[in-house]
Amino acid sequence: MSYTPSEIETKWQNIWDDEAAFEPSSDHTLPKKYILSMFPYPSGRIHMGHVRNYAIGDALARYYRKQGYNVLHPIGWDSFGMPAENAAIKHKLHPRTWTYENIDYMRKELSALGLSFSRTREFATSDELYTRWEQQFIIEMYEKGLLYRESTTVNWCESCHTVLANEQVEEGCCWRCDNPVEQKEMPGYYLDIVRYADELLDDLDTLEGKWPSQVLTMQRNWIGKSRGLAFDFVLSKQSRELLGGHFERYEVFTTRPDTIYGVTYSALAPEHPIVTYLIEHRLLPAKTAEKITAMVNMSERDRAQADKEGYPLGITVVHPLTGEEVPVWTANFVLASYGGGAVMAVPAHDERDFEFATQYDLPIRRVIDGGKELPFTTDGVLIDSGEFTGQKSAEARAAIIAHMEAKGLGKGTTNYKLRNWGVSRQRYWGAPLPFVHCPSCGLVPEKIENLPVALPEDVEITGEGNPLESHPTWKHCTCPSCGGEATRETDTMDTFVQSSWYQLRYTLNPAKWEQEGIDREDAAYWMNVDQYIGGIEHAILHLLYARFFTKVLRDLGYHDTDEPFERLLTQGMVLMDGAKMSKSKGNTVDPDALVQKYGADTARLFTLFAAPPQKELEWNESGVEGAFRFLKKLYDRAEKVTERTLPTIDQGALDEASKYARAKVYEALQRSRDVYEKTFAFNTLIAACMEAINALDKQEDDAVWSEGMYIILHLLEPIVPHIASELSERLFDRINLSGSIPVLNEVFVQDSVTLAVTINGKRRTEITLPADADKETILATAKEAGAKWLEGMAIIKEIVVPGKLVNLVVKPS
RNA sequence: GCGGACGUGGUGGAAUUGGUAGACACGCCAGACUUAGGAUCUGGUGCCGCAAGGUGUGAAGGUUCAAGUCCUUUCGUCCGUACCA
Repeated sequence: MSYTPSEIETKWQNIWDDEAAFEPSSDHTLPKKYILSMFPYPSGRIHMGHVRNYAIGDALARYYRKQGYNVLHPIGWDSFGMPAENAAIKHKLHPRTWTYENIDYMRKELSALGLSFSRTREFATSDELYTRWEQQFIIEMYEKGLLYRESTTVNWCESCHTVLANEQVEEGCCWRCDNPVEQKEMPGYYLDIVRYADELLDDLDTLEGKWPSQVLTMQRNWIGKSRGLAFDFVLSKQSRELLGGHFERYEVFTTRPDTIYGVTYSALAPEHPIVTYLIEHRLLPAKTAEKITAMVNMSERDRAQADKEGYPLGITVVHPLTGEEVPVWTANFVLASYGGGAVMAVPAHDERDFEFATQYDLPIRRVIDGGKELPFTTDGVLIDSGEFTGQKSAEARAAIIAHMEAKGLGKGTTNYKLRNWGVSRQRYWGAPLPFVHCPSCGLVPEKIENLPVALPEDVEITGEGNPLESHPTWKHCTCPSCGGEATRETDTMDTFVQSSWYQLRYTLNPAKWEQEGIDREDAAYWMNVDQYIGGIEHAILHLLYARFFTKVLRDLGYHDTDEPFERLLTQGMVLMDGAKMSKSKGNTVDPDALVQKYGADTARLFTLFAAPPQKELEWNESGVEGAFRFLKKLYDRAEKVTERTLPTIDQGALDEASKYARAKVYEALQRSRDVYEKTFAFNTLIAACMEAINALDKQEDDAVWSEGMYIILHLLEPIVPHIASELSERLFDRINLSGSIPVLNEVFVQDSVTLAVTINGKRRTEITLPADADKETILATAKEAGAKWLEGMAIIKEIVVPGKLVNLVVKPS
C-alpha cells in the first residue's frame, strides 16, 4: 500500500470529529494547559502565515494532551473590521454575509489541516452574544471612570465624512479618496489606559524570560515612563496684560531639572491655548499667525519630519529660580499632547533646543561641565547654577526637585508617552458603543437588560459617512434614565477591543455563554494562557491592550489573573524569494493547493522543519517535496514492524548498527521534552527523527525496528497527526499515542569511544578505545596515534575530556 | 538618531556548561534500475589541493590547553521607533 494522504487525512479528521477528541474536560482537578494561537481575521482564505501559526499551536496542544493534560486549544474569529465594509461596497454584499461566509469557508480550510481545536468553544467576535458582554464591560468601565468621552483633534476626511486612523493617512491624504486630511476637533470615547501604565510597565518584569525580550522592550518604550520635574512658568506682568489677564502661568515638564539654570527661552506647542489666544486676538503679525496656523494643521506625521520652525510670541516668563525674564516662542517640535505642551529650553544641554537656538540666534548658556562641544547632553557637574553649583547631575536633580517642592514652585512628576486609547470609530461593522445621548440627562449608558445594542441589518454601505448615522430609525430611542426621547450613540468600538478579552471568553464553559461573560471559576482554572503564539506585528497594540483589559476586568471582579499570557512565542513571517508573501506581489502559496497536492501532514511537517518557529521561513517547493518524501519513507517502513507493543530488547545481543540505531531513537526521545516545552525547535526534533530512521534503515533487527517506529510515531504525532495515527492504529492500536515513554539510559552506553586527538588545539587524528579505558591508556594511545606531529616536540600539558577528545600541548624541545 | 535581533557551505539550517564545525534537509555530482524520467535506490559533496596537507563560522584583536560559543573594536543586514523635553 502506498501513502495516500487524502484518504488517511479525511479518515482521521472524521474520527476526531466523532470522538469529539479535542474538547476540554470540565473536570477542574486535572492538570491543565491553555494553548492559544492568535485568532484570525476572516478575510476569505487562509494563508501560509496561518498554517504556520496553527501548526505550532497544534503541535503543543497535541503534545500536552498526550502527556495527560486537560488542554484548552480554542479557535474563533476576530470578525469585526473595515475589510467587511470595503467588500460590502465593492461586491454589494452585507458585511455580515461576507464575514460569516468567509468564516464558513476558512473553518473548512483549517479543518483540512487537522488542527485539534475545540469545536464547541468557537465564536466570532461579531456574534451578538459576544457584543452583549463586551458592552456590559464597557458600561462598567464607564461607571468606574475608566471610559470617558472627550473632544480632541483627529484626522478627518471631508469627502468620506469619517475619522481616519493615523495608519489610514498616506502622505497627508486619505487612503481611499486621496483627499487631503484635515485636523479636526471631534468628540470620541477614550479608555484611560494611562491609569494602568505603572502596572503594565512593572508587570513586564514578571514576563522576563517568558516573552521575547524584543517585545518587552518595545512595550517598555511604548509606555515611555519618565520621571522629572513639573513646574510653572509665571508670565511677566506685561505679558499678562497683553493676554488680557486670561493667563497667568503655564506648566512645563523636564527630566533634566539639573539644567534649569541653563534655560534661555521657553517654547509652546502651536496648539497651546496661549498661542491660540494670541492668534485669535490678532496679537501677532498676520504672517506669523498664518505660519503658526499652518503648523497646527500639519499632520503629526508630517510635522515629525519637518524642519524646526518657530516664532517669538512677544511674551516672557519669569525663571522660577533666577527671576530672569525668559522669552517665549512657539515651536513645531513641541508636542501638544505631552507634558502640558510646553517646555523649558536649555540649548546647551539638549539637542533640539540647541538646534532651534542656533537657527534663531537665541542665547546658549552652559551649566554642566564636561565635553568639548555643545550640546552636552550627558550628566556632569553643575556650574553657574546658584547654590547647586558643584553638585553632580544626579544629586542636583533630586536637590532641585526638593528645593522647588519646598518652595511650592513645582514638584517631582512622572510622565508617560502612552496615550489614552481612543476606541470610537465612525464605522458600521463594529460593536456599538452602548450609550445614549439624552437632551436632559446627557450621556447615559444603556440598561444592562437591554443589551446587546445590536446593529441594524437594513443598511446601505456606501463608504461615505456612518450608516448608523444615516439610518432612518436606529438611533432614535428612549433615555434609559428619564424615559424621554433620546439619541443612540452611532460610534462603534475599535476592533482591538474585541481581541482584548477573547482569551478570557474562551475559558467559559459554552453552557454558560448566555448567562455570563466570564466565569470566575472557569477563568481561575484555565487562566492564564500557558502558551500564546502569534505574529510579532502585534507586539505593542494587541498585546498591550489585551494586558490592559485583563487587568481592568480583574479589577471589575471578573477573574483573578494579572497577566493574560504566561509565555509568548512570536513566529517569523513566511517569505517567498526573500519577500513577505502578498497578493499584490503575486508570491503567495495557496495552502489549499498544497494540502491537495501533498496532504496536510506534509504542509505541517515542512513549516515546522524548514526553520525554527521564531525565525522567518523561506518557502521552498523542493523542501516541501523533501518533507513529503520523508513521510512516504515513514509509511513504507511500517512494514518492518513485527511487534504490537514496545518490545523488550537485550541490548547486549545487538550488533553495532542496531545499537547505534537504538541510541539515535532514544536521543530523539530525550530531545523531545526540551523541544515541546522549552525551545520549540521542532526542526531539530524532526531532524533527530530523520536520523533515527536513517540509522534504523542500516540495521535489520525487527525488534529494534518495532521499538523505533513505536517511539518515532509517538514523537511525531503532534506534528503529523494523520499519518502517525494511521500507522499507530495499524501497528500498535494507538497505545503509543498516549502517556510518555521513559528514556532507557542503557542504550547510550557504548563499548568503545572515539576521541579526537588535538595537538595545540588543532585536530590531527582520532583514536578508538574501549569505553572504560583509563587516562594513561588514552594518553598513550593518543601519543602513539599522533607520533607524526610530536616528533621533536616536548609535551608540556595533557588534557583529556572524557568521551570527547585528548589535547596535547607541545613546544619544540 | 535611539532601541532590539542577527551574520556559519550553493540554499534552509545543526552544534548542552567553551571541547572533533557544517547534523538533518534542499540543491548539485556520479552510479543503479528504467523505453524514459522531474519516480525510486546507492554513494559523494565547506573551500584550496592529485595527494600529503592547508584553510574555514562577516572583519580585526584579546582571554583560554581549547572559541561559532566569552571579551573589546569594527563592518553589514533585518526589525521596531521617531523631536516624549
